[in-house]
Amino acid sequence: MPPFATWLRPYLRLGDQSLESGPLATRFHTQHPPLLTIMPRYTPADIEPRWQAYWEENKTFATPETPGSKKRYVLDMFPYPSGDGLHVGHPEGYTATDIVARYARMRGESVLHPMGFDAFGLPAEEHAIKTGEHPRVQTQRNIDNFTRQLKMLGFSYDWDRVLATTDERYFRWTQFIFLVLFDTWFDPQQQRGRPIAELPIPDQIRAAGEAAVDDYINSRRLAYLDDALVNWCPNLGTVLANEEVVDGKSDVGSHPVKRIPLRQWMLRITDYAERLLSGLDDLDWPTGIKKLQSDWIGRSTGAEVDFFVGEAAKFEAWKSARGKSGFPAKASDDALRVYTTRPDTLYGATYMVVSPEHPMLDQLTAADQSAEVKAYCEKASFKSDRERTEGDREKSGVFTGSYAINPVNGKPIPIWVADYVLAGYGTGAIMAVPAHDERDFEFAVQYELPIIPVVQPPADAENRDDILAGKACFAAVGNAINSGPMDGKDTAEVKQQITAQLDAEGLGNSAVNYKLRDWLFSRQRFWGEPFPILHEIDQAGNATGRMRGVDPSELPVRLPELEDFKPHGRPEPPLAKAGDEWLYVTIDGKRYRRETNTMPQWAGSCWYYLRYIDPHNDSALIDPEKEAQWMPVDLYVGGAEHAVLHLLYSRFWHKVLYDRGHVSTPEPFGRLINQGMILGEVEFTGYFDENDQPVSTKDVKKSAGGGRESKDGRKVTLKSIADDQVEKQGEGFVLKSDSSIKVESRANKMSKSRGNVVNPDVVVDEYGADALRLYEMFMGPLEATKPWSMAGVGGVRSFLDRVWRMIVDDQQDELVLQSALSQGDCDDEQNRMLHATIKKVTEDTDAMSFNTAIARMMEFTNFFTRSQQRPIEAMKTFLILLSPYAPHLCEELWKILGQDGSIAHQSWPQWDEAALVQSSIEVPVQFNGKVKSKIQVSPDAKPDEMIQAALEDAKVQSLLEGKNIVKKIAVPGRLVNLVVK
RNA sequence: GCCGAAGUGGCGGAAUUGGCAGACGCGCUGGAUUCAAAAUCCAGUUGGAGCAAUCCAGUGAGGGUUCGAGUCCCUCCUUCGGUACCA
Repeated sequence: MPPFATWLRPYLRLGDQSLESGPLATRFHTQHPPLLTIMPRYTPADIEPRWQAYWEENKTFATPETPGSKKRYVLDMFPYPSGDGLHVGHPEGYTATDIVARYARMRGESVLHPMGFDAFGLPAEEHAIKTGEHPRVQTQRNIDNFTRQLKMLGFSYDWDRVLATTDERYFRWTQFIFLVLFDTWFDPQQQRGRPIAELPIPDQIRAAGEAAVDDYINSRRLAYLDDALVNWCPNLGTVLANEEVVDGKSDVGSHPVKRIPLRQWMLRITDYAERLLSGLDDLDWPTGIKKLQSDWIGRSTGAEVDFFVGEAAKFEAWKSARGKSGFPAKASDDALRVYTTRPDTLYGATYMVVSPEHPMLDQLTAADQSAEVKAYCEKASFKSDRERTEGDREKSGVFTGSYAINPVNGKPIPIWVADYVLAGYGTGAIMAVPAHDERDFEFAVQYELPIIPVVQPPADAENRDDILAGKACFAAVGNAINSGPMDGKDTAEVKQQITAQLDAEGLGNSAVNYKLRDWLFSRQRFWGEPFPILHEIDQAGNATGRMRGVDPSELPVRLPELEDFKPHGRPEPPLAKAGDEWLYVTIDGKRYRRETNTMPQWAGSCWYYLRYIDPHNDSALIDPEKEAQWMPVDLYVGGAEHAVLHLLYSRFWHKVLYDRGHVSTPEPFGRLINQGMILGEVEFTGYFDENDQPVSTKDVKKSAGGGRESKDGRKVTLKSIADDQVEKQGEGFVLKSDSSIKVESRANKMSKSRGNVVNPDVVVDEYGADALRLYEMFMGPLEATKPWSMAGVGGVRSFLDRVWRMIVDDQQDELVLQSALSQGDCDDEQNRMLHATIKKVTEDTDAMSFNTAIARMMEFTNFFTRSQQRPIEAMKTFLILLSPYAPHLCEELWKILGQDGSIAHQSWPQWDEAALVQSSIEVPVQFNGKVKSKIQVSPDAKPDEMIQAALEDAKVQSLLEGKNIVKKIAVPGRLVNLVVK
């Protein structure tokens, strides 16, 4: 036995036994971290940094170069490195994935568990505008701070794979993927993206010359330029995606947003709508998230129908011509095309509406209505989204002066223009069926347009008579009325027959529509990826309209060095201020000007999960072999705020990369979990009037101005109340001083303005990283929204203290093991506790039910702390179970027990079913479902035996006196229930 | 308005998916230890009645299915998220 260093001696005293000669006398590696201080107390501030340094030095969590038989890719949604640092919501998901990753490693799986930073984004640029400091500088500072905080929490990331979307070696490949999008068209027949070189060019286009072919090709690319009505935000100096506009205000900063037309890069995500929708079926995602995505995609089926807009006398001729020519792919000038999901209600169409932006509006406007229509459209175009959605949304519109002919009955109906019809959906025009559509009904009532019911409501519909009289709206299904030959048939049948008839007559077609819009992909900002696109210019410096991608070998296109970052209030990007040497390029004698828009923040986050697999590759975005080994992501954890956008955009890019052969899986993320939000501490709040008199919450209502007031009209404000001034009464809480005053008890979102933000640094400082990790997991189910409680962190910390004291005798001056620790085996009861704990912790960790796993480990600790004999083998097994949750503490105790190396390399224990078996169990005896007595039976007792035992029970017998047993039920291992009278 | 999730002690939450409601933790009460406090340990802690054994009530409200319901079904209420004229 090698001699022990004197500094290790304190560890090795085990009561009276000498460890130096026993089985615990294992050697210590020199690679163990040096002990700075030997403290008998649990001191996370000492333990945690030491083990973090050890893991880093020894690359304990390095990803295996090639995964073994079982791989697990465990991914967190990477953070935006804000100047505020981590908040306690971040470590919630990160701890969950860390536990899964550590657990999987101990089960012998090959784990990829990386972290990175979504580092482009508005705040750094806003900061740059204010201070003049380059966004790169602040971003780096923030990344450093985030890195420090993440390391402080002991996450087992493979830090050699860390990336930031702002790294040139990263965004080079973001630009590369943009070039892939630019080089791809979507083949609707094959339902997949194909190289643009394979795009068939129609003969008449080819005949029109090179420029026409070029235009044609550009119009088919997945990345294309379009004059879009965009959300221009003057305050931010940028255009925003629809998704970044909330209630007509910018998502970031709540600035007003105007709609202006601008030439923008768009991504043709709508081509992938069908696959993005059907792909959801195979994903192990929360059903709620799937539903959100599918609602966002918003697939609907119905029909496109052409309404003749010429003179009524020519309708028959037009109709018969259509019967021969069939339904044209693009609507002709003499017809107004609408999209409807209810072709069955065609007989009830009493007017039509086109959106103010409809291309045929000029043609449809009669001379005498022209002024009014023009004024209306003018007004609508100046309306911001905010004004359009604000208030009670009273409908408005103007008659165009022209009529269209209803194709099923030849009747002319008026055409209106109204902004309740959206230009971007369907055909931008509708047939209005006021009897069966709420919006149309509201409009028809307002402008006194006819309402004809064509669907009969069921006999028990409450306002059936009103509906049939055209005085109420009925949007559901039923049997057709007032519909000529369709009368009496049900909705589904009428839909099918009318669509078929329209199809045969060349007047309509069944059609599918999506709410999903193409993705506005350019931003007028500095701090984003430059587009790798060159616009050809002529001698005079004017754009010719032709463009080309930067050759992939020339990537990355770096950001130019700029003097200042200020937006100038015009929708022209800051990159336009770059010097000529950046802005202008000559290739093969042609001059080009660089694209000066930058990509949105979503770009970098669309594919980062791929780069982690091969982060240092400078010749490809990912090595296909490595990609095939690690993809897809097995577990992806993040906040629900990304339920739609990030996850949809990522899936879209992934599918394009799949079509173009860069990745091997059709979907990127197999299993998704949304961690719940962490709220601030629960507070009591009550209302007070101007004189600081409390007002009961039940006497407070919303005032007209949006504030709050009391029943008798006094203005009241919400104030926080100390815990000791309230007490429980009935359902709620009241003031102790006046029990008639009800107060509210609730937890609010953490926010700077409320001052209830919890900083992880402070928590780690006071309780330690293990306590923070454990508390976040112990709070409740991962997916639930839960309030923070500092007292709860203290509770979990005292559990860790108890674990420490279960093994270490902290009553001594130097570090000594508990004298209760023994070399012997567990007794039966201890063994059952041990194996039941292994089983529960294993199953709960598998199910990510971390709170119950921790509860079980607490029970274990309570049990063994009471034991005067604590077998060391049981302690070691327990430490392995706890180590994914509280890694620093477990490493330390593992070492204190004389073990070599990192506990992270131990294999996960197996439980022994035999150890769980009890010789007899207690089961309740119920009378009519109520517990009346308890009996002891063998765990495998048959129902008959259980009933027999129950009937023999003294208490049961006494209770049975004077009663009859009607029925006897026994559930093996669970209970006996007697139905008695 | 529509969609989704959830309502269990003073609080956070458990409950082999139909089988002993309240595991575990916080808080609180009492006790031990201490000069004292902190820390620690032990006991108790859903409400009501009773000296007690015990009894009664009880999982947002009301109804239903069942031998048995926190769990399943119907109606309603509340809270939190998401969404906003998508024809």
